[in-house]
Amino acid sequence: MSLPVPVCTSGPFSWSDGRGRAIIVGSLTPHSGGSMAKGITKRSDDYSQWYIDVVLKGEMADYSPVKGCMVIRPNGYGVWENIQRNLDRMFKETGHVNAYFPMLIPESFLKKEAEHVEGFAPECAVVTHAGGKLLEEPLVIRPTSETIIWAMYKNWINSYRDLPILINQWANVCRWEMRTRLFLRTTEFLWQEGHTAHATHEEAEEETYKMVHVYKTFAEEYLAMPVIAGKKTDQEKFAGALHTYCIEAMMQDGRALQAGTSHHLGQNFAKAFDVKFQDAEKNLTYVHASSWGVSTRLIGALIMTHSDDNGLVIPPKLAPLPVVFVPIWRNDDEKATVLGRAREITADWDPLFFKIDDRDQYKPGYKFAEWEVKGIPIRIEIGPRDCQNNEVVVVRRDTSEKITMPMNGLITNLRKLLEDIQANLFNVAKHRLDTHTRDCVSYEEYVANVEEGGFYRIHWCGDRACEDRLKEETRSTIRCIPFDAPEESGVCMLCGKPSSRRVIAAQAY
RNA sequence: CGGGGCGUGGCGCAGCCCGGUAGCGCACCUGCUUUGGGAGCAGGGGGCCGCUGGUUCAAAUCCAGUCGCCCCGACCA
Repeated sequence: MSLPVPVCTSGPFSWSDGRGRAIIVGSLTPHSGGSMAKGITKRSDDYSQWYIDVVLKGEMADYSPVKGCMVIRPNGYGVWENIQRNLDRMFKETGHVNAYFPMLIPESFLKKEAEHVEGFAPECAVVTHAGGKLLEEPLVIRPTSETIIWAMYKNWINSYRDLPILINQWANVCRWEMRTRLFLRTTEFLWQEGHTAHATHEEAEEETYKMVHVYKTFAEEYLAMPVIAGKKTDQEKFAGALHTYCIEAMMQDGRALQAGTSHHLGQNFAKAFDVKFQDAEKNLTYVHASSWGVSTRLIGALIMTHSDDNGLVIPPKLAPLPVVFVPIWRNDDEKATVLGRAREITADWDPLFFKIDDRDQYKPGYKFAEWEVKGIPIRIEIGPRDCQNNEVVVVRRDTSEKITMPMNGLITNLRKLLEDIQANLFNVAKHRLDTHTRDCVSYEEYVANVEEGGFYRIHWCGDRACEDRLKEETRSTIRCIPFDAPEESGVCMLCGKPSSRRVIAAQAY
């Protein structure tokens, strides 16, 4: 798969990473000025090393002394704060409230739901000692909070008048994974988990469906990352759920990344924790549940969707710092003039919107490179010449385009430009997704191509056996059954049995 | 758990084969000159060479253990 990808100002290109995987690049070539990105592996040379380099050089995160854990640095945490702020608003606008449940969960709680314990037991960290003594009952560090939350809901729910409960929490969780990757899969990670309780199956279903669409909207509007929303296969669903909905994104190397999930838990947890309510007709019934979450993995998704060989590219809506001024001077007089004008221009601006990089110890070129690697959406160069002409040079991170703008009314033009950048990032990513999603009929064709990345729309009979075979033979999985997949009769790509709609299959992170 | 790589000033590495008491680049500090794409020169500070044991007059170097980290695969958001 090496379909051309149009970009804004430079030519389309696509290349291989030397292991046969196509690197699908929707961003820009390095601009004039030679090799900019010191110490960043090119995507074409080694995509996964590129990702690590970008995360570290962009100061998003750093490795911690404990294997599999990471420190989220201010640049990365700033993105997370923006994700939180915007998502949190969307949750509250849909009627949810925040609460906080404890991190330590009695081990016995985890065991109450059979499928749940089976799914999570292997990856739980367990506290056995505390206060210098062996604990009577070990405490599990939450891998997710369903059990502790439902143990509490039991106390809070008596009547249909107590329902629905629409609680979200922002928290850390711990899952002992075999292999970790910065942001994408770490031992401890930050996330939000919504846990709702409803009187009926239909209400819980409506909630589950609604929240996956909140995620889709958020991913597309804020992360500028197009996603495919759909339903997971039974094999891929959450441990303890009736079914799981998800959003799936495509990274620049064509691999799929699950970016958010929403589970319809049915009455499984209500039964496990004996949570019943009395309805209007005086019947005692088990409560229906949903849970849904996104994590700091979104930051990894963001990076792998937009960043380039020069470093991070952060969408304006989530950038901790949207605009940076790099003043240029040759002597103290010029320094005074240039800084004076910069401060004058920005006098009534929101201080969180911009920064004037007046550090003395670095030359402008150094600063350009630094802010570039950190993914700041807009850099403004302001020097003596600009001051004379009452203008500034504005450079956008996504295309490297330099635009001269008058000092007068600058903020208005910048806001417009930030919107353009946001839209452009989405459009480039959307085009990549569209052009690298293709119908596939024959298994031979699939096997021959799937290694190169991209999404494949295939017919699947729905049998577990075919799904297992696909995974076994191609190291790819059925990512989801898209909500918008049209009814279409066909035959299963693997076994030839009838199928009524296509599913998305791909190699995934 | 398998495969690969690596542990030497803050970071990246050389030195190890052929033992002789540690070096380079970046970063850092001081000063001067510089400043529109990662500045130059001069001077300076900083390392029980991952850990333990062994061989030896002498170990970063040889031997035996051991611990840790990263990358690639099997599980997962």
